[in-house]
Amino acid sequence: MSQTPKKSAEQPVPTSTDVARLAGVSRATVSYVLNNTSAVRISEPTRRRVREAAEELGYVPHAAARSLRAGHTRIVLLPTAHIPVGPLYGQFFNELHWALRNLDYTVVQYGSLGLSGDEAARAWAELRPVAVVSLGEITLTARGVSLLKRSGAKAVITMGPQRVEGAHSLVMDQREVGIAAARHLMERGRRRIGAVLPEEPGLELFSKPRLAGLRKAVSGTGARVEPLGMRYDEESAAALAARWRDLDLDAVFAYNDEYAQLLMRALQDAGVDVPGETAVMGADDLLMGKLLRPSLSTVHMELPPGRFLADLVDRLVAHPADRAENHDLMGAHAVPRESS
Amino acid sequence: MSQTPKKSAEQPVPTSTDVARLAGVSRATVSYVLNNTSAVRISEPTRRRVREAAEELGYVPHAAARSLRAGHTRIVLLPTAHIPVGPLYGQFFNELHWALRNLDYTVVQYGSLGLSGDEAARAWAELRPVAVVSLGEITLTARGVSLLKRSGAKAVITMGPQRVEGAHSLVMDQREVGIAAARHLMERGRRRIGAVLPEEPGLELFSKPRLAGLRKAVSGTGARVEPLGMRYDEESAAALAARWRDLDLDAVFAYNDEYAQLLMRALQDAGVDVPGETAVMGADDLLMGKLLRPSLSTVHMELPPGRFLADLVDRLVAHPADRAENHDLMGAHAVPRESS
DNA sequence: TTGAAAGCGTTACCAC
DNA sequence: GTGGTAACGCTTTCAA
Repeated sequence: MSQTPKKSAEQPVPTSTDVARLAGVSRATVSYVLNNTSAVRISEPTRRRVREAAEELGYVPHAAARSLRAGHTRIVLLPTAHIPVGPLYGQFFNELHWALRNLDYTVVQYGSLGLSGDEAARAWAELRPVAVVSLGEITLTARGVSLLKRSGAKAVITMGPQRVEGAHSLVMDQREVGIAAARHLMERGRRRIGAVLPEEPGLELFSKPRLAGLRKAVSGTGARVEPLGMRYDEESAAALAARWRDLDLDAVFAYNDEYAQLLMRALQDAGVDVPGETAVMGADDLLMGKLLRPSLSTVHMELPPGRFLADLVDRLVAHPADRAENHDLMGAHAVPRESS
Repeated sequence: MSQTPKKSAEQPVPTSTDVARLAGVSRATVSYVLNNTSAVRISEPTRRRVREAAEELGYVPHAAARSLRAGHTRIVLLPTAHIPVGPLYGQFFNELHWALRNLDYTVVQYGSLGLSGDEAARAWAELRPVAVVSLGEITLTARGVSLLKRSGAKAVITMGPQRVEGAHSLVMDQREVGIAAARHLMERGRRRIGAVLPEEPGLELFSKPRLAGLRKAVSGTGARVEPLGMRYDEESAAALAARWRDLDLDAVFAYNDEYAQLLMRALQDAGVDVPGETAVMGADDLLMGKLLRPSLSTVHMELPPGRFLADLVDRLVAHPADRAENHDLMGAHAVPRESS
């Protein structure tokens, strides 16, 4: 067997030097032309030669080299342990992504699996992002924020259940969801409230505060809250429904509308009357909930428009705040429908 | 008013030079210690001094500088006009993201709004990704692929309705979905099939081939297909349902399960019997569909596990293929339930 | 109008 | 064992 000859000769990536050589000018001139530097006048014939050479070679500037020289990037880092699957967050993410792109930022979604807190912050800092928008799946500490800022981040924004020192925190307390749900159910006279906790990993950051909210709202009222594990599949829902009567509950808050729909169906199939025997309540106010019979009571939660967040990033990048501000931005309110 | 004094003195980001100075060693030594370079023996006291200095300064290596020096990145670029909102793709994205992270790649989601084809490819190439996985929202051309490869991409993978020359194409022909739906409906004796087309922008890449599949399957059978615009909201669905009898249809393929659910409810509310008068069929096989009454017939579509795609990327990066392979990887089959 | 050269932060080769 | 030095690709100041 003959050796395979080096196929594509591992052709090197064309650089501005190559363009300069082909166009018969210096690298500086190439840079001027390609960046339309206004401070310098270059003759039209030269411009054309440079552009043609770049085109011919398929030259594309090297972002890393550029930002190394510039001393800063336009990277906005969005850490995501996982993209929350719900349509609510999906939409929010899309909006934010789009809005940042429109402001000419490069959005980097950095999956930080397994990394916790400060480790993650270190990993992010390597990219020298000009801003970090953490959606609360990773718990950022004051140390982490400080590390990021020292490595050049002008804006560190957190959206999560608690403020983080040094960061611009948008406090979105998921407990409010639980509180709104519990209040609504109690107003309807329910006193024995089940709380569905998803058994899928990664949802605790939402489910636990929601449970805490329930507990807080019922404390001292004599009502009680009963945590109930459930997976998002029919078997798990059916198993829970099968032992429903033993649980002796007259209401259930099902974490979100999707779990609520699943459980409500399982309850109905098991002969439990909704809402007569048990009230069911979801959260997130998905369109779906209106379509069910009985229609699903839920908790509506206002997320800021992605556009708002993108503008905030842009403002902070332009004028890094002396002191981080904090906003509480979650209004959660019950949306009563037929299931409760 | 007095001028605000320079607050934080714009403290510069610490570099390996700073670490070296503080530890009293050379930059080379710092690099050796921090990267655990095995080819070189460094005394334990020196190592400790270096590490402590790095810790104290909050030093974090600069990824851009590193990759500039290394001549390559570990960036896998995922172009996304928008993240498709459906849970199907959401899950796929998450899996892929996670799997790539596990293989030590940096995942960059690059939103390419407005940019079309080659422009987008150019923008992506600036980041010098080692691989690009395009999910078919942006139409990549042979030129674009070539540009990416010339700028160092070892793997260019497309998942979409058609092969792309030079790229490793996973052909996922959405027409199969329409074909499976039409066949199923015709087997059930339906001949006058409505086809819901979402009016939301950005879904054409899926909806049009699905429609084309319907048309292909009915051609020559005497059955007919009627395109119907609809938005994903109750008003739009109600409006469509209100003129349903005028349309004289005995079946409808509703683009996906979410639109199907919405339309089915509207039809029921308008007094149209499902499936007696009109059969309803969705696509994507969401859990939701099983919970509805009548349960929703759908088209199940196999997406490759994110893990599979990540491994493919890794393999191609290690051994760039001489010739791009193409796979057809979509099996779509009808899942009959009560609504048809 | 164009070119030479310095410097961004890193790593790897080669002396000491 | 450790340290100097060159090089990665780019922009920009300064000089011609």
